[in-house]
Amino acid sequence: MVLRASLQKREEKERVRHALLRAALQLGSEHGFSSLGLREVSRAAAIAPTSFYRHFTDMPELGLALVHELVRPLLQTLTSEPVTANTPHATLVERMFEAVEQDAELVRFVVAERFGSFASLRKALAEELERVVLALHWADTGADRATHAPHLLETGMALLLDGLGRILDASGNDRAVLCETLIRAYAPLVHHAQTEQRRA
Amino acid sequence: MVLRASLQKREEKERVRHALLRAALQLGSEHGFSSLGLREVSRAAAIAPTSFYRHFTDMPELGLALVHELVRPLLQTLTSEPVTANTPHATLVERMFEAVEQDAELVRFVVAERFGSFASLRKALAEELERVVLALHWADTGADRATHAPHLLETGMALLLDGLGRILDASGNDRAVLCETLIRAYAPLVHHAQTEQRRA
DNA sequence: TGTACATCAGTGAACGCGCGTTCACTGATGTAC
DNA sequence: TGTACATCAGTGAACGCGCGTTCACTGATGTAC
Repeated sequence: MVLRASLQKREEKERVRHALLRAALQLGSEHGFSSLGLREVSRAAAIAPTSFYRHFTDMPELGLALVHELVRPLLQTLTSEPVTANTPHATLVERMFEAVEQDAELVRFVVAERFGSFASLRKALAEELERVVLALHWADTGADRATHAPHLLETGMALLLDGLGRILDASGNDRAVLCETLIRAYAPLVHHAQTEQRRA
Repeated sequence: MVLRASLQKREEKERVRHALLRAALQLGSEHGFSSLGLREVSRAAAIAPTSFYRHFTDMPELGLALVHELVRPLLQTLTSEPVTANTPHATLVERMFEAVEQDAELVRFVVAERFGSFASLRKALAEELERVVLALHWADTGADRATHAPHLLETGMALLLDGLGRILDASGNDRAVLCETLIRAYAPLVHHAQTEQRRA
């Protein structure tokens, strides 16, 4: 006997699962993902603590789901449409800063947990960020997919994430200033990249 | 009546305080500072939980003490002796990587909590790192102490911390590779700085 | 169509445990005179 | 020198609380025939 949940059932489960993820994100942005408890998150998602186990075995597993189901889509939007040809990285920076406006909690999660306390989360986030760097590399150069991304792009990503961390603690006008500052910090990198390409 | 503890007494108290700080650092590097408990740290420092209050009012206060009493001295060693004139930043990077060898737990604390969950810790660490950047700027240019540090140096610091975060999860040979990679990532920055200075 | 059964998200009670904090106390060591 | 008192780091017992986890259960909804 093969039983399958109806679409309605599956959607309802998905809704609760999503509520748990968002609750963890919100609470985590306040006092850190590693200090979150299963009961605390369940309470915020308006389900009984015991219902948590219908979705995740424990909080670390929920953390990985956050990376794969929320962080990955966010990062994919950065490279989904080709960036403007003449100022590709400035555009990238601006997009990321827009992401802060739209979903600061998610961005804080990425920035905080990248060097946070859970090794599994650090690894998962590093992989997702590496995807972005590789996608940018292919877009820039049309390089073969087996090619390693150049250090320059990884440097750019490090700068970007650092900038995001800074603006999360800033507000209003300061954010715009930090955005411009970051784009200017990119300048030597872009210049260097062009020089290298001219040589090749 | 003015009572003062003897030197011996004060040294003993300082010894226990230091044990608490080191215990927090060790445990925090395993599963995150924000998840640390007063009892857990006291246990690791071999004192009764109630004795904790003789040294700190709570864990956040201990965190600030970590920044001021352990992180600050570490960072000061980076700029205490003038860096080699011709390759100042490569030397800086190498020094920081040596710090990882000597006290990885302390470096992880800096890297993790810089964008971690405690706003007070983020602020305190940002201030300490800004000190380093300013000190480097003065050393480089002999600039007036009122001068703001250039974005280029802040960019360099962002790269450095990102690199440190990466090598903390690497081991052995990978570390040396990452160190070289980072020094190469510095190249465009240094080149850009020289160009700017030539202009001025 | 009706009936018997399977699935499965959500639940409330209950458990043992470690937590942060309070309290009154000890004992070593300092000061006053 | 002796005596009375102050200071203060460290302590063990006790508290109430929230935690993660287990368990047996409910009720809605699916499948089989």
